Amino acid sequence: MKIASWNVNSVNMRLPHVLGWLAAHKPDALLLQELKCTDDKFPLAEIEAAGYKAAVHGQKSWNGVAILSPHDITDVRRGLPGDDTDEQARYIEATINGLRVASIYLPNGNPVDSEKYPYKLRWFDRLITHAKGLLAQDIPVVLGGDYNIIPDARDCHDPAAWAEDALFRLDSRRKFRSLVHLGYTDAFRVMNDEDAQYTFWDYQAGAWPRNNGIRIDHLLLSPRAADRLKDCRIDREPRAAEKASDHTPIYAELEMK
DNA sequence: ATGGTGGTTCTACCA
Repeated sequence: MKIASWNVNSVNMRLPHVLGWLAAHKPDALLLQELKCTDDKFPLAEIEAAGYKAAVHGQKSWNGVAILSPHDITDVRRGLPGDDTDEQARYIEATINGLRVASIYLPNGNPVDSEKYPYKLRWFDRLITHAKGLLAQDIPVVLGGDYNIIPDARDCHDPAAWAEDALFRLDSRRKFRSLVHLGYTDAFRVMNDEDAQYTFWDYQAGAWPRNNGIRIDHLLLSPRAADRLKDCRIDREPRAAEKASDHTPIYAELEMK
């Protein structure tokens, strides 16, 4: 079972890229972030014409997450529990072929002296609480998405430049570690121990041609899912396309039989 | 790096 995650930075701007990637890779689940549209503006007809179903949690202008699959998508949860006043569409979770899978768009948190940084940390606490509940079910779970977290110095080009950024601050990384320490596995780091393996390159300053990137898109696996992990890769190809998203897909292969 | 690009939306906000 092939599970992929991709922050597309507007699903409508990136529709040809998404359809091309689905056709080339035929994932069993594609987790999308930053749809930047409401549910009614989601390109459902085009996705369905490509043989995929979709569960969508959209919002006007910003955020928005979705789960695509050629299989049935059941027991859909929209929104992360723990704060009824949070209106940002950053979390969707569903079951596909017995696998519980979530598409996550964690808050960026910059600037760190604004209310956005504590919002990020609180949002992360809610995710940790919810992830703990999923573990208790003892089922295969994949928590995938744009975590807006650089887990380690080797996951960015210039750690000193990122030291005080919300994506790399110690308090941010501690939250990520807390999630991992519950018993979740960073699938990419099981399969690849090299540095400079990135999933995001800024549009500015020639970040892509200079390979000045960061690894912030992650697939975290519960023990039942980690036991089935066969492969995990970052596909850099879509980042080189015309009108590319600033993120590129990451995917894992799970042996479910 | 003090935002240089790129998205949504309409003028500023977000990343």
